[in-house]
Parts: sequence; structure tokens; C-alpha cells
Amino acid sequence: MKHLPHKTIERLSQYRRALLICLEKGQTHIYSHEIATIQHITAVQVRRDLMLIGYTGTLRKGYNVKELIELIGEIIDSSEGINVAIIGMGNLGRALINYFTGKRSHLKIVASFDINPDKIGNTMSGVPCFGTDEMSKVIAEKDIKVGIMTVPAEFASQTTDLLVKAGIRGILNYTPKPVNVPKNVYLEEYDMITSLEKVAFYVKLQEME
Amino acid sequence: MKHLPHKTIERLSQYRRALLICLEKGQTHIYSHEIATIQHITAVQVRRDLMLIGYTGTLRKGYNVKELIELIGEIIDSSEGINVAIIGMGNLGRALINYFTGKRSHLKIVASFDINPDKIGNTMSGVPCFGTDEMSKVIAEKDIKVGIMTVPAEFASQTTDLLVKAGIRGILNYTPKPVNVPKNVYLEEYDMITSLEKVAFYVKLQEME
DNA sequence: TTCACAATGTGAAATTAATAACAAAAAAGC
DNA sequence: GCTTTTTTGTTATTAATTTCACATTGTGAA
Ligand SMILES: NC(=O)c1ccc[n+]([C@@H]2O[C@H](COP(=O)([O-])OP(=O)(O)OC[C@H]3O[C@@H](n4cnc5c(N)ncnc54)[C@H](O)[C@@H]3O)[C@@H](O)[C@H]2O)c1
Ligand SMILES: NC(=O)c1ccc[n+]([C@@H]2O[C@H](COP(=O)([O-])OP(=O)(O)OC[C@H]3O[C@@H](n4cnc5c(N)ncnc54)[C@H](O)[C@@H]3O)[C@@H](O)[C@H]2O)c1
Repeated sequence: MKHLPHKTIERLSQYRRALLICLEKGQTHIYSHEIATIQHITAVQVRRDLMLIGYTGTLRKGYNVKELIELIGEIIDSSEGINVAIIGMGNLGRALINYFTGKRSHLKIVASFDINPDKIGNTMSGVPCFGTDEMSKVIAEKDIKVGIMTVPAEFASQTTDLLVKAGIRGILNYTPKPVNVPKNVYLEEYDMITSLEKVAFYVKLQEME
Repeated sequence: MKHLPHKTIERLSQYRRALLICLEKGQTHIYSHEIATIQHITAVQVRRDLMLIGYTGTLRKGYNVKELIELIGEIIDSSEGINVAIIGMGNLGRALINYFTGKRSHLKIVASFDINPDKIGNTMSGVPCFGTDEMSKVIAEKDIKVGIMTVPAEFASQTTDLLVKAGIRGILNYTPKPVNVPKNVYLEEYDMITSLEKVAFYVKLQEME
């Protein structure tokens, strides 16, 4: 297994989530077409992804749910787990903290940062909030690798620079402002307005037909 | 102009956002490579996208910011604007309402829905909250075309069915549960855990090198 | 046992997306 | 006025991703 396509990585994460639900229900095996139906994709696509990670199912029985979950874990999780911080404890930051905390064992939110003195020093869902001036120190001490950025858009660039200087390795940018990082830092940007506008576009398109 | 690639649609939305900022600053023209730098893509990509929508710039002066904003609007917005509802006024729903309200004129959040009696009847950033039993009525009356789904994952499917029955035309699903819609409804799903796991994966990959 | 079926696994083809290459032309410099 | 530079617009090429087509094979039924 050499280079997994970006899209495959995303789907593996999704397969795992679906598989975990199956496991909870007590399901031991699953067919490619069952996974496909859940994810709105084709069975071939599922089989190809699994082929790429070198997993082989049982003919006529499908894939072993537990084994597959473990294999996906070996591939996409890092063995020691990864510590994550949220920068900007506003509406979105709080929503994210509530959501993530206590869910995934491999990705752990261990700190948050803000500039508002009312927030600094508090904890939220057990996650302590620090001032941005402490960023370098806290990121080093707590071995934080990934930052989720939810500061106001106008602070996106400077916050990115701070994070990079503090030695962050990956940034998930939820502000609508695209930011620049050196190429040793992995950047993923997501913009809710784009998604909403895309939905609106295709709705319009359908109505015109 | 016939079929615009999905990716082009997404980028057009992003170009427009960047262009609006330029317009505010008083910038009248912009080069393809400037847009490209903002969006971390290549200038060729930008020019190709603009070619696809049939916009042509001025040689050596670049593109007219205002014109381009208007053209993108003609393509991705629908002329009368589109009304949007949020379903599930929890942490994420509230964050989204705060964020969207008053931003885009073409996409307007005009209602929210919940099952919690404490929330029903209130307004939040000027958006009224209704019970889910009123969904069909409100969606019809207010001509709501798109729903943003932020209910707990276990209610995702049933909420989708309600929305579809109420005549919604597009759904943006922020729950981690994939849902099914008839093919006359456009569905976009986004899952923050997938994004975060993807970042974590590439961080791990980089560390191994 | 044999047959038909229902699944996997995968090379090849098709589709979609991104990049390269370059002609054309306006502006600037000389 | 001529040359160089810079930028657009577009065709050709390459790369990435998905789908097709089908060989393979374990399983259950006849
Ligand atoms: N709310 C949403 O649903 C939503 C959706 C999409 C994108 N976004 C984007 O996410 C970001 C946050 O949105 P929000 O609604 O949570 O905003 P918010 O105003 O509620 O929160 C921003 C937080 O960041 C803090 N902050 C400000 N400057 C900072 C700095 N320099 N360093 C650290 N912290 C700082 C503020 O004190 C505040 O707590 C914005 O960029 C917004 O565009 C929000
Ligand atoms: N919070 C996040 O940052 C985040 C991030 C990604 C995804 N999500 C997903 O978004 C969804 C909402 O997350 P949240 O943190 O806002 O949860 P939440 O529990 O804070 O909010 C859920 C809201 O939905 C309402 N609700 C429950 N059942 C309903 C129903 N049948 N119809 C209408 N409303 C109903 C609840 O009353 C509540 O107000 C979840 O599926 C979650 O997995 C959340």
C-alpha cells in the first residue's frame, strides 16, 4: 500500500463510523453494497478502497466488521493519538468542543485558546481555555499537533501565523478566510457558505429543468 | 455555458467572497494570479473557471471586480433569492444562525425548527423557531427551499423524511449520519470528524517521513 | 455432485479535474 | 515605431478518480 488517494482517506473515515454503528448493533459481517448504500456511493468504489488498503473480505460473507474497523484504525489513526486544540471559543468553537469531547479516543481536544479575558482560565466540557500569548508554551507542553481555527475571519491570518510559530502540524480552518501555511503544515479549509451556496445552486438548476 | 463542474461551482462561490472583500477595499480590477494566490490554487485554474462561465477580462488589466461579482451572482444565485431553514436549534444550529444571519442577501434563514418546547416560539437573531409538527405549513408558507440539518444524529433520518415530505428542495446535512433523499432533492453532507481525521492522517504521514 | 448464484477483486476504460503550453494582444519601455 | 513584458484565453496533455466488465470462487440448493 503506497499512496492512498485523498478521497479514499475521507471515505475510510466514513466507513469506520458506519461500521462502528454496525458493530454496536451486533452485526459481524457487511457486504460492500451495504456500506455503499449507507454512504451513497457504489459497491465497486467501496471494494476498490478496501483493495487499496489491502483488506480482503470473505467471499459471499462480505467483510468482517471488527477486523475492518481495526485495520482502518491502523491506517488513519496514529498509534499514540493526536492532541487537538480549538482556537476561538465563540459559538462555533463551543459547539465543536461539546461535540468532539468524549467521542474519539485518538483525537483528543486538550486545550482551547481565546483572547477574551472572560473566557481565559475557564474550562468547557473539561477543556481548559488559555490566552493566545500562552500558545507556544501550551502547544509544546501538551504536544498539540492539530489546531481547529474558529476565530473571527479578520484574525485568521495572524492566528495561523501564531499556530505555525508554535509548531502546529495541521490546521483545520473553519473561518471563511483562506490562510497560508508553510508546506510542512497540513491545511484543510472548509467553508459553510460555499456548501450552502452549492446546495442553492443545484436546487435552482433543478427548478429550471 | 452548459455543465459547470462541481468543483468550479465551489470555487466560484469562493472567488466571489474574495472579490467582495476586494470591492470593499476599493479595488476595481484583479488578476487571475491574485485570485489564485488567495485561494491557494493556480492562475490557470482561475482563468479556466472564468472561461467556463464565459467571462472575459481585460488583457493586462485583469478582471473587473464588480462585473465578475455580478456575473457569478447571476450564475450561482437564483434571481428571487432562496429561503433557508435550520432544523435543530442546538449548539451548532445557534452558531450557524448567528453566523449566516445578515450576511448573504440571496440566502436567507427565515425559520428554524426544534422539538424542545423551551425553544419553540422564541426567536434567535430574528429567526423564529417552530415546532417540527408545523414544518410542512411553515415551509410552504415561507417558500423555504433549503434545510440545514443540525439535529442529533439519531433523528437525522426521520427529520430528513419530514423535510422531504414538506417539499424541501435541498438539504445540507451536518449530522454525521448519512441520510437518503429522493433524487429530486439535492443533498450535501459534511462531516467535521472526517475533516479532522483527514488532517490527523496527513500530519501523521508527514511525521513518518 | 453439480449448478446457479452472489459476492469479491481487479485490469481496463471512461470520466472528471488539473496542469502545461502557447498564441494573441494590450501596455510599457526605449 | 519597435521591442519587451505581462496577462488573458484556449487547446492539448497529464493526472486523479470513478465506473465498467468480468474472472474467480465459496455457498447453498437441486
Ligand atoms: N458560527 C458558525 O456557524 C460559523 C460557521 C462557519 C464559519 N464560521 C466562522 O468561524 C469563526 C467563528 O465563528 P463564531 O460564530 O464562533 O464567532 P464568535 O464571534 O462567536 O467567536 C469568536 C471567538 O474568537 C475569539 N477571538 C477573537 N479574536 C481572537 C484571537 N485573535 N485569538 C483567539 N481568539 C480570538 C473571540 O473572543 C470569540 O470567543 C468565524 O470566522 C466565522 O466566520 C462560523
Ligand atoms: N456541535 C458541533 O460542533 C457539531 C459538529 C459537527 C456535527 N454536529 C452534529 O450536528 C448535530 C447537532 O449538534 P449540536 O451540538 O448542535 O447538538 P445539540 O444537542 O446541542 O442540538 C440538537 C438540537 O436539536 C433539537 N432536536 C432534537 N431532536 C429533534 C428533532 N427530532 N427535530 C428537531 N429538532 C430536534 C434539540 O432540541 C437541540 O436543540 C448533531 O448531529 C451533531 O452530531 C455537531
